[in-house]
Amino acid sequence: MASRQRRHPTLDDLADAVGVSRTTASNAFNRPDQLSEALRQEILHAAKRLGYTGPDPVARSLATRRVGAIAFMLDTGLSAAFSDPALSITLDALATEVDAEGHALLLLPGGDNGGPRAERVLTAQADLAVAYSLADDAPALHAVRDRGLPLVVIDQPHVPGAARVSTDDRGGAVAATRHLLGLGHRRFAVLSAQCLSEPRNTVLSVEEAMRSRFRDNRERLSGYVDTLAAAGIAAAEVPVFETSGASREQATQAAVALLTRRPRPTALLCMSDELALGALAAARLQALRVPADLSIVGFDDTPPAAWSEPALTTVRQDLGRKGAHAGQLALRLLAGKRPPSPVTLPVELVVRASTGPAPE
Amino acid sequence: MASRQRRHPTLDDLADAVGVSRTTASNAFNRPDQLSEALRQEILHAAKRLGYTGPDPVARSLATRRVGAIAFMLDTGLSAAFSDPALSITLDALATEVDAEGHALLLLPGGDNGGPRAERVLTAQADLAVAYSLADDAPALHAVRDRGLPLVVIDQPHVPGAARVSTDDRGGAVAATRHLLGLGHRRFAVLSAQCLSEPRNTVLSVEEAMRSRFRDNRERLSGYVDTLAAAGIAAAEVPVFETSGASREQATQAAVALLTRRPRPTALLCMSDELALGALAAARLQALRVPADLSIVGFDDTPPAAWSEPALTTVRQDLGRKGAHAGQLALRLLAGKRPPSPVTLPVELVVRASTGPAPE
DNA sequence: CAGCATCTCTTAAGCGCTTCAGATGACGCA
DNA sequence: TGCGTCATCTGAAGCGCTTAAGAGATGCTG
Repeated sequence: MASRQRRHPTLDDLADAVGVSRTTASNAFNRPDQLSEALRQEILHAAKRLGYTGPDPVARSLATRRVGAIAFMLDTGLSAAFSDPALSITLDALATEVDAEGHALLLLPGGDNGGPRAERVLTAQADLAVAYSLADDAPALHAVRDRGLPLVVIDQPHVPGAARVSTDDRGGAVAATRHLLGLGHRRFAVLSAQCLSEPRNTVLSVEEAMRSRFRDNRERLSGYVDTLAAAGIAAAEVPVFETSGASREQATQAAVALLTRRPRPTALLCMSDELALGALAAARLQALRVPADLSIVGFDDTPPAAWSEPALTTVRQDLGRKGAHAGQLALRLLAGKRPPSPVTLPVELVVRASTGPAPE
Repeated sequence: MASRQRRHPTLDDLADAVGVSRTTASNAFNRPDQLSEALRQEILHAAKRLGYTGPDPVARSLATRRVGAIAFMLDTGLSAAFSDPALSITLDALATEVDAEGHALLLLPGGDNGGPRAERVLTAQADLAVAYSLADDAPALHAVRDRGLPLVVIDQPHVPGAARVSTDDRGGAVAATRHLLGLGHRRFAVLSAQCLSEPRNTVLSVEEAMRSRFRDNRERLSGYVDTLAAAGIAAAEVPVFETSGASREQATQAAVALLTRRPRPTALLCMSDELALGALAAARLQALRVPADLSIVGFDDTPPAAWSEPALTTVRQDLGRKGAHAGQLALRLLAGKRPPSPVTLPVELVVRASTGPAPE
């Protein structure tokens, strides 16, 4: 009792100090209706006096079988992930939704398997997992299933038993492509973030690119390519550049490579706004005027898309709604309900200043 | 035993199935040297067969008194927080550092008290807390102390018993100001993110602004103001605009307000790159040429600072190093060591294209 | 062959809490 | 007076795991 660094008091210490049972002390914190208000106050005061800050979270979790945290699984490291505002917005909306019910967010960054390591998932203290655009074959997804954790997937293929929300990626890609076709463009190129296991950082054939490990990637690409095909532009004529990573600098490099090909494309279909903004920088480097010489379309409509010079034509998705919906799905699963049928959120083409009539 | 949804097997189930003690089963996972390899393999196989995915994280934590997670406390919501790349970079570096030792990150977003709610902190399952630029008086900080959680603070005042890393905010502000003075500027204005409890979204006197709840804010401001004073420019002549929030749009609005004052400032000292980039947009709106009519200096040197047109003169701080250092401090505290003496990381002025000689 | 170290596995005591199933007594009502 | 009710509090059985201490068995040393 005389040790300087006294161990933190426990519920038993508190109960003893007040002279009640542990149950009663516990109830003072968790079930105020189970004891008289006077006694409760006495216990609470004693707690303050002893420096007892409430039930130990871990012990409480063991007893209640609830942690109060949701694991959020990413396919990349944090820096890469958060450099895309699309994630921030989605995550914020999700967090806001679940925070109201007392759930925090446990971040599980990805390694090089298209998601967090399985072991990370198996030892994560969480009641539920959310997968955000992981690779289809990410080991983390198996780990979640093995552990029997409820799962919400965002922008991913269906996983049995999981709740799902996704975006009309294909529809957005189709709209973007039609817009450019309508402006008279015939020479297209596609800019994609890394989508194969091994980064290639080079031009892929459409066929190769369709083996992407990411569903949203495949959906967007097929939207582009099929629409072009319907307009008589063969897939073989459409270079798809896969950057290594998804950062703006990498996109700039990639776009430079695309823009120095001959014949030079007049329209760039970019799978995200970040990639498109990188392409915009590449156009500047190449002294190409946008949209006079080159049209660029992004995807997502994140805030920077509107700030750029020229402002970006892009496919808007309601990221806040997506995150909020995912949050609601999470809460539903946590309440023991069955996953509702998957939802696909609509998109909308936003025409700004980065697209114009094809040159000549 | 016939229930369809069988409860997850426990270590006891596994031990029984193999016919060993629970200890031995536990050792198969945690201390391979404590049992023969043959038996270990038998146990591991049985585990796979039973669908036992390893020790329950919560129970394990209760027994070991370790959670394997670090609580990261922010002063704002996730969206606002991550819209500043400075945080992403710092957080990524921190995560990388602690991830190697098996620690995940538990995100505790802020409310309106300059940090997360105390109750969130008290119930968070974490071994340690990291405070990132919280308000000095954030209740979360008291909660951390009450709980007896080790603490690492980033860019905050000293907290007894906590480890600390911060930036030479004042030095950076001094360098930025000297640079502009050297270019002949005499009419200055300062752009600050929200720093008082109640957002004012208006011009503050320097005296008011020095009551900011955020240390980095005060340090930067004093660096600006003192340097100007030394050059004979009184604080009273320097408007300080406090935006409501820290987003680029809010910065743009604020900068417009500053730029429509008469006499118009020729130099804008911005407390972050995001604010500076917002100011750049404001200059465009006002048809002011940068740097011919107006010079703008940012702070942090995040990637977008180099992308902007014109590229931003700014104060570089090594955010990756800051995050990594914070991570190392965290690991040190977790290892039971005492916090080393606080570290202040250096900054460096990076002159790009957004600053030039004062007009006339 | 006694003595001792080593390897392998077990026993049992926690970790700090929640919660079901009572126990106790006061009170109202017939 | 007897009995059901209600409010209040307690006992005890977990939640699933780790780990110090120790028990046998085996092999080695002198």
